[in-house]
Amino acid sequence: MNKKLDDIFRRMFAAFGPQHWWPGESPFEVMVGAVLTQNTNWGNVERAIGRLKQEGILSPRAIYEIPLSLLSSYVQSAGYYNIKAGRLKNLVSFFAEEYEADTEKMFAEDTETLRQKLLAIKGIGPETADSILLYAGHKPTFVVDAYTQRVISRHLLIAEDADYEEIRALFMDRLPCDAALFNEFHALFVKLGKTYCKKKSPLCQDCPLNGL
DNA sequence: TGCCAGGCCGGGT
DNA sequence: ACCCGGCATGGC
Repeated sequence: MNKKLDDIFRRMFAAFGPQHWWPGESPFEVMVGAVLTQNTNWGNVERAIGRLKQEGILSPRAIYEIPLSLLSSYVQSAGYYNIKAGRLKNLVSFFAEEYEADTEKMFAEDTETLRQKLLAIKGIGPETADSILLYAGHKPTFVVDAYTQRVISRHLLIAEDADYEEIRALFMDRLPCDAALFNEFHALFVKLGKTYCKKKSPLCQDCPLNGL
Protein backbone atom coordinates (compact mmCIF):
# COMPACT_ATOMS: atom_id res chain seq x y z
CA MET A 1 0.00 0.00 0.00
CA ASN A 2 1.32 3.39 -1.06
CA LYS A 3 2.31 5.39 2.02
CA LYS A 4 0.80 8.72 1.06
CA LEU A 5 -2.52 7.16 0.17
CA ASP A 6 -2.36 5.12 3.35
CA ASP A 7 -1.85 8.34 5.37
CA ILE A 8 -4.77 10.00 3.61
CA PHE A 9 -7.03 7.04 4.28
CA ARG A 10 -6.02 6.78 7.93
CA ARG A 11 -6.57 10.46 8.57
CA MET A 12 -9.96 10.52 6.92
CA PHE A 13 -11.03 7.36 8.72
CA ALA A 14 -9.79 8.72 12.05
CA ALA A 15 -11.72 11.96 11.46
CA PHE A 16 -14.99 10.54 10.17
CA GLY A 17 -15.14 6.79 10.86
CA PRO A 18 -16.86 4.23 8.64
CA GLN A 19 -19.38 5.72 6.22
CA HIS A 20 -21.53 2.63 5.62
CA TRP A 21 -21.96 3.27 1.91
CA TRP A 22 -23.98 2.87 -0.25
CA PRO A 23 -27.27 3.76 1.47
CA GLY A 24 -29.85 1.48 -0.18
CA GLU A 25 -31.75 -1.68 0.60
CA SER A 26 -30.87 -3.73 -2.47
CA PRO A 27 -28.38 -3.82 -5.32
CA PHE A 28 -31.09 -2.65 -7.70
CA GLU A 29 -31.90 0.32 -5.50
CA VAL A 30 -28.20 1.22 -5.55
CA MET A 31 -28.20 1.06 -9.35
CA VAL A 32 -31.17 3.41 -9.52
CA GLY A 33 -29.59 5.76 -6.99
CA ALA A 34 -26.36 5.83 -8.99
CA VAL A 35 -28.21 7.30 -11.96
CA LEU A 36 -30.37 9.67 -9.96
CA THR A 37 -27.45 11.16 -8.06
CA GLN A 38 -25.62 12.35 -11.16
CA ASN A 39 -24.57 15.92 -10.35
CA THR A 40 -27.26 15.99 -7.70
CA ASN A 41 -27.53 16.35 -3.96
CA TRP A 42 -28.22 12.99 -2.29
CA GLY A 43 -31.12 14.40 -0.29
CA ASN A 44 -33.02 15.08 -3.50
CA VAL A 45 -32.29 11.54 -4.67
CA GLU A 46 -33.61 10.00 -1.46
CA ARG A 47 -36.89 11.77 -1.98
CA ALA A 48 -37.15 10.43 -5.52
CA ILE A 49 -36.35 6.88 -4.42
CA GLY A 50 -38.92 7.21 -1.67
CA ARG A 51 -41.47 8.22 -4.25
CA LEU A 52 -40.63 5.24 -6.47
CA LYS A 53 -41.10 2.93 -3.48
CA GLN A 54 -44.32 4.64 -2.51
CA GLU A 55 -45.64 4.15 -6.02
CA GLY A 56 -44.53 0.53 -5.90
CA ILE A 57 -42.32 0.75 -8.95
CA LEU A 58 -38.82 0.31 -7.58
CA SER A 59 -38.30 -2.87 -9.56
CA PRO A 60 -36.74 -3.55 -12.97
CA ARG A 61 -40.01 -4.75 -14.48
CA ALA A 62 -42.06 -1.81 -13.22
CA ILE A 63 -39.54 0.74 -14.44
CA TYR A 64 -39.37 -1.05 -17.77
CA GLU A 65 -43.14 -0.97 -18.21
CA ILE A 66 -44.12 2.42 -16.82
CA PRO A 67 -44.63 5.25 -19.34
CA LEU A 68 -41.63 7.54 -19.56
CA SER A 69 -43.58 10.67 -18.69
CA LEU A 70 -44.96 9.11 -15.52
CA LEU A 71 -41.52 7.89 -14.47
CA SER A 72 -40.22 11.42 -15.04
CA SER A 73 -42.80 12.84 -12.68
CA TYR A 74 -41.85 10.36 -9.94
CA VAL A 75 -38.15 11.22 -10.06
CA GLN A 76 -38.74 14.95 -10.37
CA SER A 77 -37.11 15.82 -7.06
CA ALA A 78 -33.78 14.45 -8.28
CA GLY A 79 -33.57 17.11 -10.97
CA TYR A 80 -32.90 16.53 -14.71
CA TYR A 81 -35.94 14.32 -14.41
CA ASN A 82 -36.67 13.89 -18.12
CA ILE A 83 -33.07 12.91 -18.82
CA LYS A 84 -32.80 10.63 -15.81
CA ALA A 85 -36.07 8.82 -16.48
CA GLY A 86 -34.71 7.90 -19.90
CA ARG A 87 -31.42 6.80 -18.40
CA LEU A 88 -33.23 4.55 -15.92
CA LYS A 89 -35.14 3.02 -18.83
CA ASN A 90 -31.87 2.42 -20.68
CA LEU A 91 -30.35 0.76 -17.64
CA VAL A 92 -33.26 -1.57 -16.92
CA SER A 93 -33.55 -2.53 -20.60
CA PHE A 94 -29.92 -3.59 -20.57
CA PHE A 95 -30.33 -5.32 -17.22
CA ALA A 96 -33.36 -7.28 -18.41
CA GLU A 97 -32.08 -8.16 -21.86
CA GLU A 98 -28.58 -9.20 -20.86
CA TYR A 99 -29.13 -10.68 -17.40
CA GLU A 100 -32.84 -11.33 -17.00
CA ALA A 101 -32.94 -8.49 -14.46
CA ASP A 102 -30.92 -10.65 -12.07
CA THR A 103 -28.10 -8.92 -10.20
CA GLU A 104 -26.46 -12.27 -9.40
CA LYS A 105 -26.16 -12.99 -13.10
CA MET A 106 -24.97 -9.49 -13.93
CA PHE A 107 -22.24 -9.41 -11.32
CA ALA A 108 -21.10 -12.92 -12.22
CA GLU A 109 -19.77 -11.30 -15.40
CA ASP A 110 -16.09 -10.47 -15.59
CA THR A 111 -15.74 -7.04 -13.97
CA GLU A 112 -13.89 -5.29 -16.77
CA THR A 113 -16.25 -6.73 -19.38
CA LEU A 114 -19.27 -5.59 -17.39
CA ARG A 115 -17.71 -2.15 -16.92
CA GLN A 116 -17.38 -1.75 -20.68
CA LYS A 117 -20.96 -2.89 -21.22
CA LEU A 118 -22.26 -0.43 -18.65
CA LEU A 119 -20.26 2.38 -20.27
CA ALA A 120 -21.95 1.59 -23.58
CA ILE A 121 -25.37 2.42 -22.11
CA LYS A 122 -26.61 5.93 -22.92
CA GLY A 123 -26.54 7.91 -19.71
CA ILE A 124 -24.07 5.68 -17.87
CA GLY A 125 -20.66 7.31 -17.67
CA PRO A 126 -17.56 6.20 -15.78
CA GLU A 127 -18.61 7.33 -12.32
CA THR A 128 -22.07 5.79 -12.56
CA ALA A 129 -20.63 2.54 -13.95
CA ASP A 130 -18.03 2.29 -11.22
CA SER A 131 -20.59 3.14 -8.54
CA ILE A 132 -22.80 0.31 -9.76
CA LEU A 133 -19.89 -2.13 -9.87
CA LEU A 134 -18.54 -1.19 -6.45
CA TYR A 135 -21.60 -0.35 -4.41
CA ALA A 136 -24.21 -2.63 -5.97
CA GLY A 137 -21.88 -5.49 -6.99
CA HIS A 138 -19.03 -5.21 -4.46
CA LYS A 139 -16.58 -5.39 -7.32
CA PRO A 140 -13.15 -3.82 -6.73
CA THR A 141 -13.18 -0.70 -8.90
CA PHE A 142 -12.31 2.79 -7.69
CA VAL A 143 -15.01 5.45 -8.01
CA VAL A 144 -13.81 8.93 -8.90
CA ASP A 145 -16.08 11.90 -8.41
CA ALA A 146 -15.82 15.69 -8.29
CA TYR A 147 -14.83 15.60 -4.63
CA THR A 148 -12.13 13.01 -5.18
CA GLN A 149 -10.69 15.05 -8.00
CA ARG A 150 -10.80 18.28 -6.00
CA VAL A 151 -9.28 16.79 -2.88
CA ILE A 152 -6.38 15.04 -4.55
CA SER A 153 -5.55 17.95 -6.82
CA ARG A 154 -5.56 20.33 -3.84
CA HIS A 155 -3.23 18.02 -2.03
CA LEU A 156 -1.01 17.89 -5.08
CA LEU A 157 -1.23 14.21 -5.79
CA ILE A 158 -2.05 14.69 -9.45
CA ALA A 159 -2.41 17.35 -12.12
CA GLU A 160 -5.53 19.53 -11.92
CA ASP A 161 -6.61 18.52 -15.39
CA ALA A 162 -6.18 14.78 -14.93
CA ASP A 163 -9.08 12.89 -16.46
CA TYR A 164 -11.29 10.22 -14.91
CA GLU A 165 -9.31 7.19 -16.02
CA GLU A 166 -6.01 8.69 -14.92
CA ILE A 167 -7.27 9.35 -11.42
CA ARG A 168 -8.89 5.95 -11.19
CA ALA A 169 -5.64 4.33 -12.29
CA LEU A 170 -3.69 6.30 -9.69
CA PHE A 171 -5.67 4.64 -6.92
CA MET A 172 -5.99 1.20 -8.46
CA ASP A 173 -2.26 1.00 -9.19
CA ARG A 174 -1.25 1.98 -5.68
CA LEU A 175 -3.81 0.30 -3.47
CA PRO A 176 -4.52 -3.36 -2.80
CA CYS A 177 -7.39 -4.48 -5.00
CA ASP A 178 -10.02 -4.64 -2.26
CA ALA A 179 -13.65 -3.67 -2.75
CA ALA A 180 -14.17 -2.88 0.94
CA LEU A 181 -11.19 -0.53 0.92
CA PHE A 182 -12.31 1.18 -2.30
CA ASN A 183 -15.80 1.54 -0.86
CA GLU A 184 -14.64 3.25 2.31
CA PHE A 185 -11.99 5.34 0.57
CA HIS A 186 -14.39 6.90 -1.90
CA ALA A 187 -17.11 7.47 0.70
CA LEU A 188 -14.57 9.21 2.93
CA PHE A 189 -13.49 11.47 0.06
CA VAL A 190 -17.09 12.57 -0.34
CA LYS A 191 -17.46 13.16 3.39
CA LEU A 192 -14.22 15.12 3.53
CA GLY A 193 -15.15 17.11 0.45
CA LYS A 194 -18.56 18.07 1.80
CA THR A 195 -17.04 19.11 5.09
CA TYR A 196 -13.74 20.76 4.20
CA CYS A 197 -13.20 20.93 0.47
CA LYS A 198 -16.08 22.80 -1.09
CA LYS A 199 -15.59 24.81 -4.25
CA LYS A 200 -15.74 28.11 -2.42
CA SER A 201 -13.37 27.33 0.42
CA PRO A 202 -9.95 26.96 -1.18
CA LEU A 203 -8.11 27.07 2.14
CA CYS A 204 -9.62 23.86 3.50
CA GLN A 205 -9.30 25.19 7.01
CA ASP A 206 -9.00 22.45 9.64
CA CYS A 207 -9.00 19.79 6.94
CA PRO A 208 -7.63 16.54 8.39
CA LEU A 209 -5.33 16.25 5.38
CA ASN A 210 -3.53 19.52 6.01
CA GLY A 211 0.19 19.07 6.41
CA LEU A 212 0.56 15.82 4.49
C1' DT B 1 -30.15 35.10 -3.55
C1' DG B 2 -27.16 32.97 -6.17
C1' DC B 3 -24.37 28.93 -5.97
C1' DC B 4 -23.87 24.22 -5.51
C1' DA B 5 -24.80 19.15 -5.53
C1' DG B 6 -21.85 11.76 -5.14
C1' DG B 7 -22.43 13.57 -14.34
C1' DC B 8 -23.25 12.79 -18.95
C1' DC B 9 -24.39 13.77 -23.71
C1' DG B 10 -24.17 15.99 -28.21
C1' DG B 11 -22.57 19.41 -31.22
C1' DG B 12 -18.98 22.50 -32.50
C1' DT B 13 -14.10 23.61 -33.01
C1' DA C 1 -9.12 15.29 -28.82
C1' DC C 2 -10.98 18.93 -25.98
C1' DC C 3 -14.66 22.53 -24.86
C1' DC C 4 -19.16 24.06 -23.83
C1' DG C 5 -24.20 24.49 -23.19
C1' DG C 6 -28.04 21.99 -21.65
C1' DC C 7 -30.40 19.39 -18.34
C1' DA C 8 -33.47 20.99 -13.11
C1' DT C 9 -34.64 20.36 -8.23
C1' DG C 10 -34.05 21.75 -3.36
C1' DG C 11 -30.86 23.37 0.55
C1' DC C 12 -28.07 26.77 2.38
